[in-house]
Amino acid sequence: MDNPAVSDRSANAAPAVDLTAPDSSFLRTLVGYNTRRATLRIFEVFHDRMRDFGLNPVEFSVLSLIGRNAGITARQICEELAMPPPKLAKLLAVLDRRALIHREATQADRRAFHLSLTQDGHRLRAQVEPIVQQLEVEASAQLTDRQRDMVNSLLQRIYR
Amino acid sequence: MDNPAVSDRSANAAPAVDLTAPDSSFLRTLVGYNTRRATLRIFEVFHDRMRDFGLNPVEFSVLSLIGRNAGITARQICEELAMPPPKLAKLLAVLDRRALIHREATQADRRAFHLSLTQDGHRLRAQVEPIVQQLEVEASAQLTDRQRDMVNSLLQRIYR
DNA sequence: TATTGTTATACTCTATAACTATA
DNA sequence: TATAGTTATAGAGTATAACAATA
Repeated sequence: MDNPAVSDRSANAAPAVDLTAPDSSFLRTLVGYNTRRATLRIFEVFHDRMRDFGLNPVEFSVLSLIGRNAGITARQICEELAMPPPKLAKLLAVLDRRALIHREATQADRRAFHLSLTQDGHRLRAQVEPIVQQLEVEASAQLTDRQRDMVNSLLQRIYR
Repeated sequence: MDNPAVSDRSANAAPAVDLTAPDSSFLRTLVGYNTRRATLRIFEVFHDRMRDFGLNPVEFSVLSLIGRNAGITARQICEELAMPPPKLAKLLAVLDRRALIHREATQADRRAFHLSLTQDGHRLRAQVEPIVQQLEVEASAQLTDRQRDMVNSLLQRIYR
């Protein structure tokens, strides 16, 4: 009751136009609501900074994952990123058309292939990873490094 | 080097098929990656439990927000939920067609209208809010209540 | 001239099923 | 019979611009 906004509100019971912000406190108790809102905000910055590189968040993830796991297979990527195979197939086709990845037949299983980055792929990855790290820190500037670590490890408990 | 998995790996330098999980440690340092993965997981459960009620997460948010803020206008919802007006217009049309919301002309501004829930709307909201709360807790069962609160307040610093 | 809300349109993203080729 | 990967298709979600009505 000490909140001046609340006092003003009750002193002026029926304003013609409600200028007070609506109460979203219930929604804010929901983890899914907060993760969604935070994702939207971060991806907004991501799209802005990545425009020149033509990578969306998922493409970036796959590029980075292949770069750090040379020889990985499509199936491994799908499992690690919880991505349906058809979605990855299209995405790999895009990266392939841009000559960022290379597919090498496996001797053990002729259905599968090992994925790695081309020189262009490595160059692009080396260029964008620091930018993404930077943009992430900026987008979550209200968090200390420790708090960011905390959020990350807590969220990981939800999806695995 | 004490990790047995790592030792096995280096003792067997070129396995025909790589059974070890790929290294996604870099991606996991990115807040956007973790919020996205957590959202996907929670929404998966959401869709499953809400199937019978025919509400997606955004529709649920709007239903709940109107229910707790009778008389709210479309513009207020868009601002509070960072939602573009055309998206809300379509969504309100859906809720209207299901007779869950009611629009009342405002005397102050004949362009705008006050939104509230119908009896059916209130009934549905009373029914689904506890289910969503429950499903949220289940989906984040690896978190204590304090940790869930912590995640929520930390994430809110990102999007506002 | 700016604002509230709607309509129209196109585009991206995603999920599903059906397919091939191998195992 | 099951698995790796692809293709095809449709559906959901989202962004943009243009619009009408009112301020």
